[in-house]
Amino acid sequence: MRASQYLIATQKETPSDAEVISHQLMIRAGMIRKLAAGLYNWLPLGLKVLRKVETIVREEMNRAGAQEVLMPVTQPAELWQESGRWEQYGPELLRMSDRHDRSFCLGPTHEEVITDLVRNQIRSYKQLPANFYQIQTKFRDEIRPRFGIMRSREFIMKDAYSFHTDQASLQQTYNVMHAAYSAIFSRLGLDFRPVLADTGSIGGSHSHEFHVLATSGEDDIAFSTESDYAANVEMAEAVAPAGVRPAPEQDMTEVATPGQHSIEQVSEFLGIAAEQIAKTLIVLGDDDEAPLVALVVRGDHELNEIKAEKLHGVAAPLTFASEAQVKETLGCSVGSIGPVGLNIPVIVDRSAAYLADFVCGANKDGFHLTGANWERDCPIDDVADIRNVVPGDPSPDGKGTLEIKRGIEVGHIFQLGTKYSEAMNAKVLNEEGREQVMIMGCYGIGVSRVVAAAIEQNHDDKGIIWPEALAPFQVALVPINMNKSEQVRETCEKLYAELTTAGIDVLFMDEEKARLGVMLADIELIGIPHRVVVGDRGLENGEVEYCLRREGENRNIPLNQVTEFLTQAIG
RNA sequence: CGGGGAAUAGCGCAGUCUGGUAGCGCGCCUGCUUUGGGAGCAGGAUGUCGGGGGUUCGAAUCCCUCUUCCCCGACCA
Repeated sequence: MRASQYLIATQKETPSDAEVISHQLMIRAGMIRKLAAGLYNWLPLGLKVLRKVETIVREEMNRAGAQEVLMPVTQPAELWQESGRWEQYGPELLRMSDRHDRSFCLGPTHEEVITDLVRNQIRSYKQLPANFYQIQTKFRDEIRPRFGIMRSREFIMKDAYSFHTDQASLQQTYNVMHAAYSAIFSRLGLDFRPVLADTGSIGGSHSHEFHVLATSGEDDIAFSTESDYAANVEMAEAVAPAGVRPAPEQDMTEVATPGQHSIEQVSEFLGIAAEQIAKTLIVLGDDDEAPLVALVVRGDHELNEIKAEKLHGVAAPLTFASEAQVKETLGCSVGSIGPVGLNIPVIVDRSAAYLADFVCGANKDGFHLTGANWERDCPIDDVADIRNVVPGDPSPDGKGTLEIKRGIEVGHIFQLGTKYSEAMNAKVLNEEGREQVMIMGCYGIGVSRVVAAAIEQNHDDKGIIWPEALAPFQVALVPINMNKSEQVRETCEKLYAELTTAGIDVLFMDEEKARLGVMLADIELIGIPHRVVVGDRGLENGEVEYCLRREGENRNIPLNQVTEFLTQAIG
C-alpha cells in the first residue's frame, strides 16, 4: 500500500477523554474515531488489525470443527419472552418497535436465536454434537461505556453455541473449545491465562474466562504460585484456616469507642490489628421471616458479594441494609454492630470463624467489645466462604499460595446445560426414539476487545508494538528525499514491487514532501514491526537500513538481500 | 441510576470570576527556502462559543432549561 493513497490519520496530541493507553494509542494511530458514547468508527488501519484477529479466530474455530453462521443483529421480542430474558435482562437490552409496533431488541448475545434456529433444523441425535459460531456485531447498552473499544456499547464478538444429547459430549466440546481458545490467544501473541469463573447472568454451571494480563484490566485474577490453578477473584475459594480455633483467654469487656466507626478507626483507637476485629455487615434477607441477615468477615478482609448472594437466606442481588433499617431493627448505627446478642441470622466467614478474643461492635452506639469469643459469647451456626481471597492465602488446590494480578477478559466459555433449550423446547429424538432436550455450551471471544488488549500488552512511549500476527502492515518502506534523489526513488519502487510480489504487506511512505522525522514517528506510533529506510548514504555502499520496532536498533543490510532478509525476519 | 466535572476552529486549550471587535498552540491550504528524527519565513481558510429561553443598549461571559460528553461506584466479550 502506498501511503499517498491511504488514510493515515495519526495525531500528535493525546485526546483528553482517553484514559487507558490502548484507547489513547488507537486514537493517535488513527485506528478508531468516536461517533458517540461507546460507539466507534473503525478507520482503514484499525479495521485491518480487527480483520486479522477475526481471521485467526475463524481459522481456529473451523479447525476445531465449528461451523460458521451469521445471525441478525435485530431480534424479535418473542424469542426473548420465550426464554424469559425479555423481563430478566434489564436496561442493557436495547429494545425498539418497528412500524407495525412489533417489539425487537438489538442482540447482546444470541442464545435465543441459535436455539430457535437449531430446534427447527436439527431433529435427530445423529446430527449432534454440533457447534455453530458467528463473528458479528453485538449491542449492549452499558451504563458506562469506557476505555474506548475495550468497553464499548457496540462491539464485535465471536460467539459459538454447541448442542449435545449428553453431558460427556458437552464436556468434550468444551475441552476442544478450551484448547482452541488457547491456540487463538497464543497465535495472537498475547500473554493470557484461562481462569475459573463465575457464570454470571447467562446462567449455567461450569465456566472459564480467558484473561489477557495487563495492569489496566478490570478483573482481579488469583493465581497459585505452585500450580496452574487460576480463578477470577469473584470465584476463588478462600479455604478455612488450618487447625482448630484457639481457646478463649480473655474475658469479654465492653469498651467505650466514641466516634470510632470504621475498622481502621477502631483498630487505631484500641491498638488492635484489623485481622483481630470482626466486621459485621447487614444485608437484606430473602424471606419475610428474616428481613435482615448479618455477615461477619475479618476486619482485614473484604466481603465477596457474589459468594454472599448465593447463600441461602441472603437476597440476590446482594443489597446492603439502609442506615434506617439497621437502626430500627438493631437499635444502633452501622458502625457499632457485632455478632454478640444479635437477634437476626448471622453468617460467619471461615476465617472470621477462626478468631478468638476478637473485637466487635457492641450493638450499642459508641461501644465495642474486646475479648469476644464464638460459642462462649455468641452462637456460631452458619459458617461459609464469603470473602475475597487476598495475596498469600493458600491455594484451594492445596499447592502453594495465591497471588493476584489484573486481567482483561477476552474470552469466556460456559457449559449452559438446558437453560435455553428447555425454556424454548429445543428437542431431538434420541436413540430410543424419545424426545430429549438438548444440552448446550456457549463460547465467546471479544474480537474488538482483543485489539485493545493486545495494545495494552504491547506498547512503549513511542506507540504500539504489534505482535507479528496483528500488525496492520508487516513492513514500512521509508525513502529519504525521494523527490530529490532519483536513485532513492527507483530503489524504493523496485523494492516495493519486489516485496509485494513476495507476499509481504508493505506500507510505502511515498509522500513526496514527507519529512523523515514525521514518517518515522508515524510508523513507530502505528507500530509496524519491520522498517526499511532507503537513503543515498546507504545506497553508496549498496545498503539500506533495517530496524525492528520491538528492538529499535538500526542495522545495515545489503540491498540485494532485503527481500530474503525480511521474509526470514517475518517468519 | 447516584456522586463529581466539562462543552469555545479538525485536535489540545485560554478567555467566563469582573458583560464591550473570537484568541493561542498543533493540524490544514498557498508560495519560497529547507530536508538523516515531529523544519523556517511569508500569506491564508476554518467558529451557530452544545441547543433553547431570559436579563441587558450589548452575552462565550449573568440567570433558567434541555442535550451531549468525561470521571468515580453495581454488569460483561
